[in-house]
Amino acid sequence: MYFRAQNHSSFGLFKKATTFATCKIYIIKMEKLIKNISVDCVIFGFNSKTLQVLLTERILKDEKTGEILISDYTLQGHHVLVGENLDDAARRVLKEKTGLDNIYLEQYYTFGNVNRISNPKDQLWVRTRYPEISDHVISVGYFSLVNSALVKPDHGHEFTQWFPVEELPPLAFDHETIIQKALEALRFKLWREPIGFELLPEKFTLTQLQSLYEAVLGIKLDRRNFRKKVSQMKHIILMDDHKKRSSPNNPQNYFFSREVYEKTRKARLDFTI
Amino acid sequence: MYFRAQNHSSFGLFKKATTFATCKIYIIKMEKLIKNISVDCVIFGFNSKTLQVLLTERILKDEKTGEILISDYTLQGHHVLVGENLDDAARRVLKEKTGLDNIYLEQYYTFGNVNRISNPKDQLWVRTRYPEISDHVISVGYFSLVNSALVKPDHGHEFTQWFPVEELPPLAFDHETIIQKALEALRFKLWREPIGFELLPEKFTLTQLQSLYEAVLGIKLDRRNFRKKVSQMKHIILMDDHKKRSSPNNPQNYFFSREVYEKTRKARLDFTI
DNA sequence: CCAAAAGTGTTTATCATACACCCATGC
DNA sequence: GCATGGGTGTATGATAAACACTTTTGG
Repeated sequence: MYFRAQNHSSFGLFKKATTFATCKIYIIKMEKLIKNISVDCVIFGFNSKTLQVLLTERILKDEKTGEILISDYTLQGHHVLVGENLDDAARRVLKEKTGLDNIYLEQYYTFGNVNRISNPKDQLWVRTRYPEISDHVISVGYFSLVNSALVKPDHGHEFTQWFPVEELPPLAFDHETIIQKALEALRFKLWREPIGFELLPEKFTLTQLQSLYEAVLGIKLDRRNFRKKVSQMKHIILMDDHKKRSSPNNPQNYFFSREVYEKTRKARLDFTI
Repeated sequence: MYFRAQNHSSFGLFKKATTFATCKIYIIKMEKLIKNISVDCVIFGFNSKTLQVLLTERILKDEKTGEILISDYTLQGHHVLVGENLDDAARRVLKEKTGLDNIYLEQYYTFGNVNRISNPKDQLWVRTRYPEISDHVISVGYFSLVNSALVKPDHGHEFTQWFPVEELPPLAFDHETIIQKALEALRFKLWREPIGFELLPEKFTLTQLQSLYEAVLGIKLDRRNFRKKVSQMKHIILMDDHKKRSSPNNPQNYFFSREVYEKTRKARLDFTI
């Protein structure tokens, strides 16, 4: 159902190209991209309080007057390259925008309405920056979960930052829809599968874990019940940190074992008819 | 999360075209299709015993010798038309292949590997029948659930029939993968949401309903426990058929009310950490 | 008369839910 | 010394799981 975003791309040309100067990369991309298919990555992070999304500023000024024509934000996305697998395109975007390999990445929906880039601002942007792009672009949505401490928001040339999912700035194209749908997909999955760990450091405390579930699922949980539940899950394992005793500044650390999870998961037949 | 496949397409040109002669439709399609984007519909049906998929035969003979070069099956699919929304393309395919409007349809995954049509047989087929098609076709997968009694398998010109999902014939392209993934998506969803009714007639018996869950989810259920569970679900409603008494040949009919479901669904916080 | 399907209740075990107090630390 | 966050147990109610016999009908 999901895969790790490792950069073992089958697209040799691009890999080689990255060893050249930056302008060279740019030219290669422009020549080789598929005009009507793109990927958009909704990159989720968690700052111990709220769920966040990584967004990049989009600014367009009038060349003569300097008037600001567009000022909003976009997701991390790019057109698929000729000869590139869809998943590799998503991995490539992630690697470029966050510098990270091997992070949780999952395709969740494809956006293919005819009018998704027909807004006047978006038309202006596309015609100015990407004149060779098709009018009808299909975009394949991926969401990825990262430990946001690992992402330096200023990685690229563009101005990129985290926004709480509850307080999104104005967004380009249909990116608001894309984010909402990603959020639904993330929530739906988090109810059934242990993917929350992807948003946390390897070592985490139960308080962190509980906050994560509360923030992402939008629910309130009782601390004792949560901890009781965790203690039954064999795949959430107490680290032996050789600490004497837990205290507010010295809480106990846990880690998640997917191997144990796969082996011990129960099949309780609790379904909705 | 899903939508009904009604044919309120925003693609005026095609709608008008269907009123012309068949050859005309063909020409319009060939001229106006997007060469690298298609939709594939995995149409599931249920015959009171097994879950089935609707497949169409693909045959290619050598023009001179008559030798059979290809003989296998494909899903119902087609390229997206210029100016057509993705969802409308899926609805169009469904309408063409089953004659049905207003059936359950859900997009579940997009298949974009470079090599998905690179098998020699598939290359031969594509070059013979659709020479103008791109080498790298992205296909958006939809699954739909129909009451299979409503589908006359010979609807189109092609030879189309139902196959049990456990006994699939040889399949074209990556259609086996596409079906497996559709099955996963269907199962995953059936655990959490009441979509099984879409595979049954409006009136159904509890035995039919239970068989459906057993067949699709691949589990065995206790009849008494199942019926107890159903009796707690207010959205599964006994029909007042004015029958005296239920018996083996005269079982009681039920129907499903989505309205009641939406109003009475419980939010039990039962999640996996 | 018998095979095949419809219908029905009780007990047990598991799990979600609700709820309150003590402790260690940094400020 | 106090505010903050970490840690802990018990009682109740809901529901999943296990389990067997009777009835009706068509062949």
